[in-house]
Amino acid sequence: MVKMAKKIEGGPSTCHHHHMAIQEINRAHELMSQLHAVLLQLFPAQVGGDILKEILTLTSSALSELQSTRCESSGGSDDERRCASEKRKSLQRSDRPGDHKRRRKQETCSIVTSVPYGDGYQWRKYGQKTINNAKYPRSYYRCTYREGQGCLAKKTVQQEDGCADPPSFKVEYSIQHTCKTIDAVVPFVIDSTPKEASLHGGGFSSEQHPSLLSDTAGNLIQDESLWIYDQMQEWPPLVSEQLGKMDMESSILSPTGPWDWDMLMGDDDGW
DNA sequence: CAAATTTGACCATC
DNA sequence: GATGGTCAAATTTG
Repeated sequence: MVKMAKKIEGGPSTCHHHHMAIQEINRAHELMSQLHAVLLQLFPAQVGGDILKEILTLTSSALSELQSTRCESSGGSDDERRCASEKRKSLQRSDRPGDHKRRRKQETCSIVTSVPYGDGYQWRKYGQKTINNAKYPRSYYRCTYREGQGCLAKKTVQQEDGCADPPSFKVEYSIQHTCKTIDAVVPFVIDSTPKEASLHGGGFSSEQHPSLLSDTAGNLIQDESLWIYDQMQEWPPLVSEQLGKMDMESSILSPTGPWDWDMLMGDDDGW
């Protein structure tokens, strides 16, 4: 996998390939995490768990590798460029006198994912807005532990206009978590219909299902046949126990999934 | 009944 | 004035 990542460097339209590789590996990582969780549920003795763990480690390495080798011509992927641009804007604005404290633009970083839920934190929705020229509204979430632990982490989730099959969501994080509570959230959906129990890694129907709801963690659920085990207490006891014992290095429990926050925010100026 | 979500109002910025 | 982010009362959910 790492070899593949290195091979992608260089050549024509390198950046495009680079970006595509990151997206695809990230997707593979997501799916692998889901598979890992399902295996744990079916085989608590962790049959094949080590193999999957190794694969997850390798995909993480590949992602790290790709992230560290940015495109020279254009300065990285779209997301990276967006982050850099937003950082610049943020810095410019922060110098201006008279900026209202509450409104000062925070450093943000956005990712596009088909799985906007399951980033490992507990979120509480505090607003929703229809955005100009956007088909879908933007939802605003802040950390559940804002009061208890003073964690000011926030995120917004908005389904992208373009591809509805599968839908992609732009998740924009602002302010890093300071809370210490990380609940194990496994980003997968189980089809409860007995005939074809299947996994959906965020692959919803072609149109956003009318019964798609958002739950307490900012997760999307379907109220009939699809369920997301989004909170520990909703897991079958056995699985909860297994998850509690799981290697925390496994990105399945990583706050930002396979994306490391530092990677997302870049490494030049810290917070 | 407590906690979470919804939604219209409010406010800052552009 | 338009737009986007947040507040907070009302409502829903577990």
